Amino acid sequence: MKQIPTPSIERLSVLSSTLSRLAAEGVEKTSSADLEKRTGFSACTIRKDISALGGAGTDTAGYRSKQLQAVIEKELGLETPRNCCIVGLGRMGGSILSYGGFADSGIVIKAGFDSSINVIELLRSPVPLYPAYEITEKVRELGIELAILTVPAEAALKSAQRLVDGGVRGILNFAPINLVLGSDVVVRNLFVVDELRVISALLAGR
Amino acid sequence: MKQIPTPSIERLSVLSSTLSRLAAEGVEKTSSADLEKRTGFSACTIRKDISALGGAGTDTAGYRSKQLQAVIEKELGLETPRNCCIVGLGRMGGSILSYGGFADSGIVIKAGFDSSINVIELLRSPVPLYPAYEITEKVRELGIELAILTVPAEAALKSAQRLVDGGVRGILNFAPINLVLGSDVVVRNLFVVDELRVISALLAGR
DNA sequence: TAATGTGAATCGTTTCACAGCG
DNA sequence: CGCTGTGAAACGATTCACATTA
Repeated sequence: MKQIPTPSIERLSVLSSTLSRLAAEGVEKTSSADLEKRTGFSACTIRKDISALGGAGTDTAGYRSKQLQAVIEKELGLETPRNCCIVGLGRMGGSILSYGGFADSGIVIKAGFDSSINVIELLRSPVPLYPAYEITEKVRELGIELAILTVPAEAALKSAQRLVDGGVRGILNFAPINLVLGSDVVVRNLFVVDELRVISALLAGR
Repeated sequence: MKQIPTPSIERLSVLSSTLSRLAAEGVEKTSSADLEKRTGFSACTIRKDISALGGAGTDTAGYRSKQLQAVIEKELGLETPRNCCIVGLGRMGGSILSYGGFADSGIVIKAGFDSSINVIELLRSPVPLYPAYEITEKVRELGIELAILTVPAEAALKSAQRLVDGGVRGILNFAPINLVLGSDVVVRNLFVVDELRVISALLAGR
């Protein structure tokens, strides 16, 4: 398989979500120009991204939303669902746990973990919850490949290590600390404060 | 002022947070190699970023953490605090509202907004809460420049418009929809599901 | 010696411009 | 004719390699 560059993958992922919404609204056809308006990516870049997937099935009057979405998901390997867990069930973790937006996303939340037995027993959850010391075991048992880390900074590295030991290969990290793990683990950081500071700096630079 | 490229700003923002943590731990000196270990950015890129700030004060035995942090914050315009608000006080918004990590960040949470009067009256909050229809007015009154959007997708565009009308110039958007606003407004999207899908795609491409 | 700072080269992405095709 | 797909050009960022400095 040809390697798709990361920025392209990021855009295609957004495009796929956009197309999914379009399809839900009954919009059957779209074009690179239309998608530019909706996503902010330039039409040119969009065409490049799509064509890089290797002849994305299209006709000459634009793209058919549903079909294009299918092609993107196939090429990005998003067709096969991946199991995911949430580590750290404070307010942030809890809010993601009860979030309804995972339907049809290819991401399946399978379990939650927290170091507090209290939390595990009291929290209402659509999926089973386990104590943190069982992370490695349960992750392996349930075939979980992805994790969302919403623990305090001090606990992040240890939790991450347990996850990786259990076979997790991708982590979405909210804890404000850069996880230094093996290069075979994909980590993406969502630091809310840092993001705000980036916006602030962008504003300062006009 | 020389324009600092966006990727560089993103890294510098992370570096600044890292340095702040180092300073708190009492580590007074560091180096590009040390920062590489801590952040994952290459030492070379780190030096380039720092030197691009225009002769960042250093001596030949590395950087002094505190001083380097000060230089970065100054150059990124992070010294003057910016006022921020949170729109949408569901679980996600609420968790950010009660998050303690904004201290010394240069980001000051000034207000919260929600369309439900119930939420506004019942939620315990360290800052005043207002109904959504007062967004434009209050934002202007309080001199708020930044906003965190944690409303449902349907409400996102309307909320964003109200914010911009009140003078907000930067938005951190959690609602899974691409906000198309004027080009003078900086928008950064944090789509949790999309991020997981990106990780999934990166894993699929080995 | 051990570190930064920086021109030069490399690498990768985005944009341009147009051929091709229904 | 409108829109995609794509080679080529332009741009921007990262890495390299080394001069420099205490």
